[in-house]
Amino acid sequence: MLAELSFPIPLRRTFYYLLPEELELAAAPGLRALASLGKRDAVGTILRVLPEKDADLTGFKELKSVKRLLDEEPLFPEDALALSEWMSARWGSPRGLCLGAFYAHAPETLPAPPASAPAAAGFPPPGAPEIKNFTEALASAKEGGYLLRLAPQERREDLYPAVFSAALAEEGAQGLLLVPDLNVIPSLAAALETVFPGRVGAWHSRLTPKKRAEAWAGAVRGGLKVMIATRTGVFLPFRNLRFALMDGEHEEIYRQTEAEPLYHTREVLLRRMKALGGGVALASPCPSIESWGAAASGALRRFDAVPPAPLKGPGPDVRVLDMGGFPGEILARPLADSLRAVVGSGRQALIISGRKGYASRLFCANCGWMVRCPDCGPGMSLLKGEDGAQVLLCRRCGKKAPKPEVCPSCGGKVFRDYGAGTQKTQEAVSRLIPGCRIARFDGDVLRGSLKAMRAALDSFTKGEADVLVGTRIALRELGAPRLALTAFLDADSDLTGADFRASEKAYQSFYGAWRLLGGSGELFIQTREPNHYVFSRLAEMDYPSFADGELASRRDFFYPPFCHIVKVRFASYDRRAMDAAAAEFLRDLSFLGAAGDGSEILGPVIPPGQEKRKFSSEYYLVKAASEKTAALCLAKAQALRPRPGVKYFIEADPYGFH
DNA sequence: AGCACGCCGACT
DNA sequence: GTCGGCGTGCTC
Repeated sequence: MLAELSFPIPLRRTFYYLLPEELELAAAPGLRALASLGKRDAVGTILRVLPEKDADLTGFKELKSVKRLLDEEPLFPEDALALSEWMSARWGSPRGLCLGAFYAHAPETLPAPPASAPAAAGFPPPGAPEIKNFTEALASAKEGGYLLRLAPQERREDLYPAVFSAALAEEGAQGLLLVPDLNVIPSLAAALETVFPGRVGAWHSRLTPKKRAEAWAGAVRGGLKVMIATRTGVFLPFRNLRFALMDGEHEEIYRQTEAEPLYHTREVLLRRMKALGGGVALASPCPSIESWGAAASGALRRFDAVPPAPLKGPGPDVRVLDMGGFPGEILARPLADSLRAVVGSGRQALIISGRKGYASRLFCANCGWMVRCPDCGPGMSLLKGEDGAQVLLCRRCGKKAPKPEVCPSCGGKVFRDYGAGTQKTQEAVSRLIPGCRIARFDGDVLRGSLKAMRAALDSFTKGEADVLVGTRIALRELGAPRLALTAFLDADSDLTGADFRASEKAYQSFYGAWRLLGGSGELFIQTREPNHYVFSRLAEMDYPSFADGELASRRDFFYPPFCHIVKVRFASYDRRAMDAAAAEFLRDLSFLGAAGDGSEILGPVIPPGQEKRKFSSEYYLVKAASEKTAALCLAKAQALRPRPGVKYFIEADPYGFH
């Protein structure tokens, strides 16, 4: 007999090994096996056990043998094999890497079960009345998906213990709480400890090896009742996982895009909990349009944890400022006046500017010539050093250049900059309010030492600064300060993106900023497009109306969740070779038109600014009517035969079309 | 991803 | 003369 093994390596193929007679009975799909791979030993997972005659072994002299099995039982009763196969087809990463995500932290031998019996659960806290119907639904129906819309000021520390105690009443049942950010784990763990003392685990990327092994063992042995985890926790093995909750489900951090395997935590979780026959809740004050659509179609049951009556009192003011009326101003007059008043009365403000650095572009005041990166083309940003010296930086390739003395086009000596980065904004606030204490928080601070970053945030939280100037990442990292004013200086940079998700993301960040104000205060949004529909529902902060409208427009324009997008980009120095590759791609996908289900191909889209360059690049967007069709298109694109000098970039569910 | 092979530059 | 850089190729 043979075993077909999958290894966690970036190869789109599996390997056949001989099964020694003494292992034939024990071998089964889903068990890990040790075998020699190349010049080394590697642990793979058995996909199939099959007789030799069923394998295509043409071209092989001799097969190697499986050395030994590591498991007696599969680690994943819900069938990690099927899940990883789906993942691979859905996002295109090699099957072995997808399966590897499930097994990544498994030790060679499983840990022994805990010596002592687990402690009994404490008394569940009473649930808030608004979510009583949700916890009741959880307690009666163990299966199915829920969309839980949280109140803007919802205290997760009060809500989640009630939810988990309702969902995990059964003896031995385990729960998973996925969170977007490891900083929120400690307070949630403390809250859940009151319900499940000594049986709450934590899982994230910065665990020490020992803690990691303990948490892993607690999940797989059933000693832990609830695991609080960042996104990789979706792959943890559990003895009896019955319920999972995904906090802040709209957050983009749940999308894995940097390294393979690529996946979206939300989709993997939904699929996994369905395979397990367990319950799953997606929670957010401003759910993703994908989840909103799933609730609208009945795939998820929606519960609103918001009080039936709207917020009492006026709530925070939302003021959309038309910057057409304040040309050249960084801070429009109404914002400047409010900011002065806020700082003058000892309260705090948060200013979100579009970019870090000083200014996003530098122009010749005389002829309009713009400084571009000599190496790669895009306009360069302006930075100011500690000493006030000005430097130009290319955001794409990182090239630095001195500020030019004269314009190479017309010889003019006067330059004008455009776009307020955090540094320029800081100067503007400082000029507006002399003596104002300003803290800055942008990507540079975030990328610096963890200590410096915490210090920057803490100084603001403790009131040592009056104003925090930052980019959008400041919004996410800031805990819960008591702000009196929040302002977006350039909302247009969020809205003019080619991404169909731009409105959704913009609304979510406005909503997040509004939540930081608590019950009162002012939210300013500066824009040149005050009539954009994103702003129309902003004054009431009525997320359901916005989401309904957004969903309808996604349906009209055939965007997710009504279609699945696959992006295929071609790049080459050889224009004709690239055209040939694209032609072959279109021919391979010609079946789409015949399907008659509305699937379509957009493109070729040629990124602007490359006309003069030797290098060519273009991309196509496939909008497939179903997940299955999208997977087929993805597979066809990946199967394109390689051409010398042509590069292919294939991506499922792209965000931001560039 | 490992791991080995292979062919050119600076060291004991 | 060797050590070591990373380009290329292979893994049942």
